[in-house]
Amino acid sequence: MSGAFTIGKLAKAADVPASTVRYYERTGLLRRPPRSASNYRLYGDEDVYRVRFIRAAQATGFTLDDVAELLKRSPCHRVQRRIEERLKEVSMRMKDLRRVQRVLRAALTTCQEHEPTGRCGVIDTISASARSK
Amino acid sequence: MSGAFTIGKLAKAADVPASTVRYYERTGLLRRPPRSASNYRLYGDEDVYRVRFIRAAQATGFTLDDVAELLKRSPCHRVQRRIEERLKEVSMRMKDLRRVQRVLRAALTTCQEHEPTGRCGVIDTISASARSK
DNA sequence: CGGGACTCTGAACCCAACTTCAAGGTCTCT
DNA sequence: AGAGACCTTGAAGTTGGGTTCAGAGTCCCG
Repeated sequence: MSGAFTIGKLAKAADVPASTVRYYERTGLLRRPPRSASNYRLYGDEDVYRVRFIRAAQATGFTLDDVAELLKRSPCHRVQRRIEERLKEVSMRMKDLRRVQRVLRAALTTCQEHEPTGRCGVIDTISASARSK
Repeated sequence: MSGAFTIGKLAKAADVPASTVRYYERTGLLRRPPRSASNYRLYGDEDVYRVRFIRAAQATGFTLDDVAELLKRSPCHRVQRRIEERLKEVSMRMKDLRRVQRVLRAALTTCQEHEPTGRCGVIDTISASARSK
């Protein structure tokens, strides 16, 4: 794809709703594109890449504010710092999730053991996890 | 601790703001406690446990709606199903995070390699991750 | 030339889970 | 008795990342 296309095409190419594209423009994440004679926004390929980058960065856990900073093409060392921060957050979050997994598996076991008694022991298992956080 | 205490004490004991306790009451997660002569809420130990359970379950990724269902002491098999769902979500989320970790590490490497050139290659690395999701 | 699909705008709305506010009443300490 | 910390209420505000709406204009296909 090349040349100029309208918002719907961009939206489809980048796999986001058109409303989101307008939203990105409102918040300064996307440039205000040139307009056709009838005032339709006209985009080019680089806009597709940019929207895709935004989504990819988001999927990597950056907020839109972070993305804005990355897109400013900040000095490499600043970008690097942001990435390192994110890596730290990611490993913290993974640690959390492993803990959660432990708690849930324990709860499931309790649940199965108590099944014959009819009284679910899960609430106690999860409560108990509050302290051993 | 035992006997009746006011909302501030409950809040401190369960380590949440008092406003949150009121909020939980509003949304039916907490019973409406008896009141003192001056219309202060009066709580007991079981309320502390309940609030702690709510927080622990939340920390385990359940929404307040989920918590409400767990607290209804639903039949064990229903609770079990909820837990299994959460476990599935947790492992999906961990998978995501591992992918994110790979992308970020790659980005960091790119960043370091490009450092001498002054031109940050990170944006391309992250963009490239959009397709290999 | 008609009708369905597309686009435009600003403003309002959505979600969860809270927090804050205003304007008052109460309790405790000195 | 006065000050400061606590409690009460309903309503409104917050956050991030959008979506929806109403009313109007435009474009493409047969």
